[in-house]
Amino acid sequence: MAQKSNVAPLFKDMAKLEHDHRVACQECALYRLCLPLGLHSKDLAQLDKIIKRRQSHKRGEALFTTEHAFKSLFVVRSGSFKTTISASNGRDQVTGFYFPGEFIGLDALYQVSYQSTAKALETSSVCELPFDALQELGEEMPQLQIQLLSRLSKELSGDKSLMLLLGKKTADEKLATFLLSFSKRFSDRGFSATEFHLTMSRGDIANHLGLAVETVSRIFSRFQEEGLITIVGKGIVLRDIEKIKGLCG
Amino acid sequence: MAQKSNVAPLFKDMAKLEHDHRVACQECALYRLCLPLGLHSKDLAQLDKIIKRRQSHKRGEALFTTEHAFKSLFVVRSGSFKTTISASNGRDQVTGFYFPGEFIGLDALYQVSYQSTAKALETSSVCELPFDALQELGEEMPQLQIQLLSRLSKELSGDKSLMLLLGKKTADEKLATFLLSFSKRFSDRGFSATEFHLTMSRGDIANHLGLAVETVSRIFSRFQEEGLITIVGKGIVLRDIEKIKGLCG
DNA sequence: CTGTTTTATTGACTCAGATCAATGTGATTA
DNA sequence: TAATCACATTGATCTGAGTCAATAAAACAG
Repeated sequence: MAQKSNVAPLFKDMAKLEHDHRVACQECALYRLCLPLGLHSKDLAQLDKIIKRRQSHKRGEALFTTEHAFKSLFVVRSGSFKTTISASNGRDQVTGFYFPGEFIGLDALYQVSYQSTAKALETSSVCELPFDALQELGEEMPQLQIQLLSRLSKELSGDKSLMLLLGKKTADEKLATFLLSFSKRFSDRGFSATEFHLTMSRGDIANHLGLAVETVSRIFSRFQEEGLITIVGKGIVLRDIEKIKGLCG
Repeated sequence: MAQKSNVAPLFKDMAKLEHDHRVACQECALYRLCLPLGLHSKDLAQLDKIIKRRQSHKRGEALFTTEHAFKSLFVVRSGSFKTTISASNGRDQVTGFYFPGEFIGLDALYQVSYQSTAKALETSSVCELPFDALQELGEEMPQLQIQLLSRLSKELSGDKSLMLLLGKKTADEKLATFLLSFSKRFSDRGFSATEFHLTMSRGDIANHLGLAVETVSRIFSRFQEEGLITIVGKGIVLRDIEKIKGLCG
């Protein structure tokens, strides 16, 4: 079985996770990316108790929709998800893509129901954190509250950058920024920074960046002609990261 | 002195506040909009102790920039602010407008420095909440943590809606949505829902909505011709809220 | 495997909103 | 109270990216 170059150390662990939902936080490959970071092992054990490790979700399956009452936060364990919100007239906006160790549902805290819909982009699994239990725990574990606030704050900061992208950047800049953001996130997870799979459709990418599918297709093709990237279906290789960085604006 | 119709009860309190920065949370007109909501009076007194009530900021003055180390959150006390983030090439994006009772700086928690710049749109004042003191207090007051998380979550939710606006809406829809959002926020603060002042420039509005100034001007003019609104400089009257709602998409 | 559906690419054409340009208006200062 | 400057409006023109249309290539179901 040929090793693909994007098979970095963590990948094997994560492949394992896909088949073993029971593994405790202490042994989880995502430890350093996830909520437990900074918790004492005693506290960690407590956190571990309230976490529900959920069945995997198939491609297209919803983790939650705006119809569901808010009860839990979710952390991606393996695979990937997208979140969308809808305008009254049916148009919708892909508000984010989520990878292992990232939180979904943060925009719903203390609301009656979720404010968005989350769908699996491939066969994926999550850890479910029942929010009331998390809050109770937080009262005794300041570090947990800190982590939670920190997560929210980071997502907020990321969303502001996305506002800049959507409001001010050209199509080329949007795509370049998108590619680098993914590169960063994959590399943070132990994958290759230059070679990865886009688990979402061109339509999802286009929607997220405020572009038409055709535009995304065209620009990917042009970037390829210019030697910046190589694309084979959903697979992508960044050939000239520096030049791509230069395109971000 | 003629009474303008947008002078609602709260306005007088707020005018008073502008000249009396010392008033305690218990007596503050913003009580029901602000952080203290849901705190017991004993807790409230403690919160009150850590709050620094700051001098007013003149129009254009920065509350903080990305050069400043993150130390505090701010709550608008009177007036209004805008926040912006900048791309490397100098372009910037107005990420939000902030009114009395609203938080500024939430996207910087646990970062070394602020992630955006906040500027006063008119003579305005804030309450400063030193974050380390707030955290300490939070360890003993779960309700305070809840308020803080709730604030973050709501801002997150609002930013996702803005992503929908920036990514999917037409210029008309953007303006209509903008006007209604302001109407809602003014009315929440005891002002008229149909008659208010836009404290920011057309340029700020355009920037925030991802449009050119000229487009904003043109659409305001057209909305006026169509009898939806009346504009006199920075003053605006919503003449047909239902029709404006219909335009939001 | 084979037919069917979904997703992606590429080209031709259009248009919403940007840009450029000129003028008007209101605020600030001396 | 005139001069200056920043902001706002309106018109003319241009263009980046959307839309429409026609394949092509995957993904999927039976």
